[in-house]
Order: sequence, then C-alpha cells, then structure tokens
Amino acid sequence: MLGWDVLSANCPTRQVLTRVGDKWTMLVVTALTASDVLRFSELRRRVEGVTQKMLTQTLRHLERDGLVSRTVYPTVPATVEYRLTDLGRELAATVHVLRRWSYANITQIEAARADFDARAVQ
Amino acid sequence: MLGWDVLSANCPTRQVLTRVGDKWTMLVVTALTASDVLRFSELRRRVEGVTQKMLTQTLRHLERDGLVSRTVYPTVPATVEYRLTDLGRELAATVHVLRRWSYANITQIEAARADFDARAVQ
DNA sequence: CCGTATCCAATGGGATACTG
DNA sequence: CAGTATCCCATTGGATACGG
Repeated sequence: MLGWDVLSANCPTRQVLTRVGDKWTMLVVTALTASDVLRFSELRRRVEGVTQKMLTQTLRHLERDGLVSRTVYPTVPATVEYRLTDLGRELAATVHVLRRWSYANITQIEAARADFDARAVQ
Repeated sequence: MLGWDVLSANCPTRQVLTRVGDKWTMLVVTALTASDVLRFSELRRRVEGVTQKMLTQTLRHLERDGLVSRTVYPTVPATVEYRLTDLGRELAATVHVLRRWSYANITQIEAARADFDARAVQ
C-alpha cells in the first residue's frame, strides 16, 4: 500500500495517532528529548503524576514501536536506561513543535474558553 | 506565568495535549484542513467511524478552545458550517506534520512491532 | 439536517501489594 | 531499582431514541 489515509477507518496510521494520543506518551517523549538518556526512576520523577504502572506501560509501547530503546545493566539492584531511537527522535521533533505551540497559545485558548462559557450562560 | 512546563502536573498546557490526544480531534482537524469549510454531515462522512455524538462533542471542544468556528444558517432544515480559525490552522499544521510522519514510517513501526513480539515469545 | 439525552459496555488508568 | 500482578473505579465513547 502506497497511499495511506488516516481518515479511513482501518488505516494502520490511525494507530500512530492513538499511541501518540494516550495520556503519557508525549510527556515521556518530551522528558527523553530533554535528557538524551534516563533511568526509570529519573523518568518517573520528571513526568509528574505518572504512576509506575503507566510509565512501564508507556515505555513498553514506545519500545515495541521502535521509538525507544531499553538497556538493562546486570547490577544489583537492576539499572535500566531508556533513550529515544532515531525514529523516536523524529517523533520527538513533532511533539516538540506541538509543545511549543501549546506554550505560545495556551493563554489565547483559555481566553477563548472563558468567552465561550460566558456566552453559553445566556 | 511566562515559563510553562508540560511536565509539571498542573501546567495548563497539559490540557492542550489532552485535547489533541482524544480519539477524534486530530482526524477532524485533518478533514477540515483538506476542505477549508465543511458541513456537519460532510465531516461525518469524511471521518470514517465517528458517531454523531462524538463528532458533535469534538467540534464543541474545538470551538470552545477557539480552534474551529461554527456558522449556522437559518434554513429548514438547519445548515451548519465548520471551518478552522487562524489558531486552528496553526494546530492543523502540526497535525499535518505528524500525519506525514505516520505515513512515512508506519511500515517501519509495524516491522518493529513484529520484531518485538517475536522476541517476546521466546 | 443537526443536534441533545440517556443508557450502557469497554477501556484506561490509579492504588496497592509483591518479586528478582 | 525496576518491574509484574490484581483489583477496581472513573472516564470514554458507542448505540439508540427523540427534538427543533
């Protein structure tokens, strides 16, 4: 298949948007962008609010999709490092743009909401 | 507040990622990017699989955030047009990049998954 | 045609406890 | 330290019916 179309119900590219869209993916990618390599516990500290379960799940998904690589060192206790792959860094670049856009426009968005809600009361 | 940080638990910019991340937002934005202006029923046909309820909800959220404008013509039955605002088009540009990236890399991602799953069986 | 309202099933995701 | 395994609640979102 050469021409993908995300608007088609069963286009596999929808899965990418689904993955990117789940609660912690973009935040984990953002944290990894800033630090090159991070251990599990560091990642957990940086992504405020994420639970151990969800961080593990998010990292597994990213690893499965080839976006993050996982390196285990046989120390006691175990040391595990996570970093973005080349493919992951490409995604990170997009996420970065979205994040910058959010920073630049969140004020305008909140103003729009306030305006919308004010009209709705009438 | 000047320095936002999406990694902070209660940074309002997280809401942007939440909004972008819900199931139909990026698809609706994509459809609107391609067509400039669309009626509700046209939008519903283009975004395969979306239900009336979810399309309405997604459009309301986008409208509330100032990303989509809604125009009602007092015909019988009602005619309603949706289009991206200037702010919405900025978001659309980012979504567009993400979509292109998905098209370019979905094959590689699926290969990575197959590889990951094959190893997991061992 | 373009919604709103309701009900309900499925999924997502948090809390907690336990292991190498 | 870095997981895995449950349990369970909250939210998402689909199906259906109805209204302007």
